[in-house]
Amino acid sequence: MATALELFAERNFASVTIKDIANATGVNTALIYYYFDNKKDLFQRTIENAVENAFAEFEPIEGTPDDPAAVIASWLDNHLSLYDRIHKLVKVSLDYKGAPDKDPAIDRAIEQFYSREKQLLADCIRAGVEKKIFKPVKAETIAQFVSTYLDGAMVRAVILPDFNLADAVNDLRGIIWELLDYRPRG
Amino acid sequence: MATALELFAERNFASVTIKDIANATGVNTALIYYYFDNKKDLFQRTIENAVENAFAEFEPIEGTPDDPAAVIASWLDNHLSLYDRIHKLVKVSLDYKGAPDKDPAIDRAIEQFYSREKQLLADCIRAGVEKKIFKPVKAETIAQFVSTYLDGAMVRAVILPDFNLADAVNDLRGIIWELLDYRPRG
Amino acid sequence: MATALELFAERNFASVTIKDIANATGVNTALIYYYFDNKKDLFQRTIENAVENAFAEFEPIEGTPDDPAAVIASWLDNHLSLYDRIHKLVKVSLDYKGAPDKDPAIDRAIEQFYSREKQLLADCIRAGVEKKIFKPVKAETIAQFVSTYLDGAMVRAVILPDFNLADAVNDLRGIIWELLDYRPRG
Amino acid sequence: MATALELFAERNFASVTIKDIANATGVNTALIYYYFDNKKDLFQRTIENAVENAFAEFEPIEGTPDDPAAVIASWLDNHLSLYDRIHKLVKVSLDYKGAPDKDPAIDRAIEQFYSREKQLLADCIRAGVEKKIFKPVKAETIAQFVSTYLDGAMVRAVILPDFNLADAVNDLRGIIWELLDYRPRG
DNA sequence: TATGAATGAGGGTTCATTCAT
DNA sequence: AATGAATGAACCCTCATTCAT
Repeated sequence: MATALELFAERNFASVTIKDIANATGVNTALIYYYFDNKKDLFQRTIENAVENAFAEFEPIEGTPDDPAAVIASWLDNHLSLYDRIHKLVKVSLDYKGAPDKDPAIDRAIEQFYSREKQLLADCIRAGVEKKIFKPVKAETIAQFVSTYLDGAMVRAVILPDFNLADAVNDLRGIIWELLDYRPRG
Repeated sequence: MATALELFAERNFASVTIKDIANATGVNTALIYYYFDNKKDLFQRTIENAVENAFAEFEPIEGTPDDPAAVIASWLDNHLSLYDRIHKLVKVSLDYKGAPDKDPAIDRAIEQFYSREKQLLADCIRAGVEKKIFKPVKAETIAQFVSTYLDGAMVRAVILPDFNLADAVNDLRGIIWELLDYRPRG
Repeated sequence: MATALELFAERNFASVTIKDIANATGVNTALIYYYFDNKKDLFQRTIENAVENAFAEFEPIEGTPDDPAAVIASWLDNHLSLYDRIHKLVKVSLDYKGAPDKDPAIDRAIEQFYSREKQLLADCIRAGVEKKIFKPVKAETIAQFVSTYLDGAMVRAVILPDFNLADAVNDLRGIIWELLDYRPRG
Repeated sequence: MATALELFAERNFASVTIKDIANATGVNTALIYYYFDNKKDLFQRTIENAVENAFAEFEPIEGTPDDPAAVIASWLDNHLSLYDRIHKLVKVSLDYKGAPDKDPAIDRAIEQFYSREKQLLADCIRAGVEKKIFKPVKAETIAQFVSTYLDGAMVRAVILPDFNLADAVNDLRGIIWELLDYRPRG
């Protein structure tokens, strides 16, 4: 499924053949049908698996934090390294949404991923506001805003060869601090 | 090409068949090959065409504006209506970038589209800063930020059924004004 | 039809498209259907035309000749120059014979071409025998033999790049004289 | 490949469809692509295979013979039975030479077939000359002549329905003996 | 007489999927 | 659990042919 995710994200459901996946994993084409019902089953289970894995990445930084600014900062830093994983999920989700027939379970998984990402941020912001580290803001709105921007950055990183993801995240950091009226380190 | 853009954006290059396009246009499959060399030619010319059309949308608001805040506001308002057109371009570009062999002309067209969009915003911001309507900021950075966010919003609108584009743009507007220290209408 | 013969001989009926012929003649595809019923009609009329033209080539040397050896010699010499024309006829005939449905008129034309070619040679040989220039031989057999060999030479010229048609015809000349016990020039 | 050779020789590369071959072999169309890259690959490998098979036919009579006249005689007799095999090779080669893009390996195979056929005959003739069975002649020239004539006979057998291959070979035999000044049996 | 546009049928090829082993 | 071989459906594309002008 890791190989499948790789390929489905790089190209898309229709362009990736079962043979591609079989070759990339070094097994026989028919064997894939031993483990998966059909191509769509493989695709859907691959998405579900990717969502689960992404969740695992969230866990360590979830919950109400002691130092919200630090959590947000590290979350952004992480984003650079998580980029690869999440970006694939975004691309595959986008592809999935274009498919004719969908599976409610998958829809739910994707939505949960996004809502959990937002929650994580919102919790941080709320905590910071309560601790008076940040100025009072609508936590949900900013969380949603940040999360949406990051999706945009992922898209750009694919579309524009010159796009610098690190810069994009740095810009975001600065803007977040400004919106929260937070002055890091001093 | 309009129909093709529609379909290519909704699904993707590999999933859309020439027959789909022919049926949607009400013409014979073979006729498409009378006007286009092959499927990829149709795809590429469709992208180029979409970029051109998007450019046409930019023209009326280009140049140094008298009332930069108004131009930005209307640009954002327009984005809701332009959404359909631009969103398709983004999706198709994303798909195109996954294809194995690319055409430099297309690459250039896409990049130009993005750089022109950014220029438009940057010019407005700079003008506002000069007129002391906005506080002094790095125009390029904010322009890039806004433009990236809008791509994220487009992706979300596709992936998340509950995503409200109008809200997302409104949030953006508020944040832009805050970043520029601009208080609309009084 | 000249262009068509050219193309049909070089490639074959199935490989040559109406468009190829139209392009080569500089006219519109549809116009060909103004003059010919369909592709096969064009093909068949092209063969008939080629046979007629080949006949025209025969006429000047037909009839009982005064100097049979000279006629044979010049006929062989001519063959080098006639080669192009006749070779095309042979190739097209070969192709025609592989086609599923044939036209008796064409079959007759091709057979007549071959029988007339043979007749021409046989007449010469017979005349030479009567004039005691050649030793008594079965004229028909040798004529047929020569004519068959020339077809072989044509095939070879196509198949083997090193094949030298002039040499092949020279060899033939020598062998004919030997078979007829004729010693040219002295 | 045997079936393919059959069909390609009867009609030609362009006229024979993969479906024709699949039907004639009783297998599914797609299966052919399991064993061959594409139609041209099948065609080329069919030619190579035919050349190899033809070579196998040569072997038993190759080398310097004890009774050259007998070998030539049996070679000619064989030609009647070999006709089918070799005639197909000739027809397919002719077709191949009209194709736009060729494979050097195939070109070589065809040339080798012809040169080996000629060598076989030349060796026989040379041996006969040395043994004083034949009168001194240019072995190469006569070998080439005979081989070329046989190609002509094959073409005729296709083009002219009345053409009698056995007669053509008999005529050839007589002429060879005459050229070699050899009087068989007594 | 001449053309651009349009169509239906068919051919090469790919691919998800299955079967036998 | 694993594989090679086999298949049907579908897709891209070409081409002979026709239609409107």
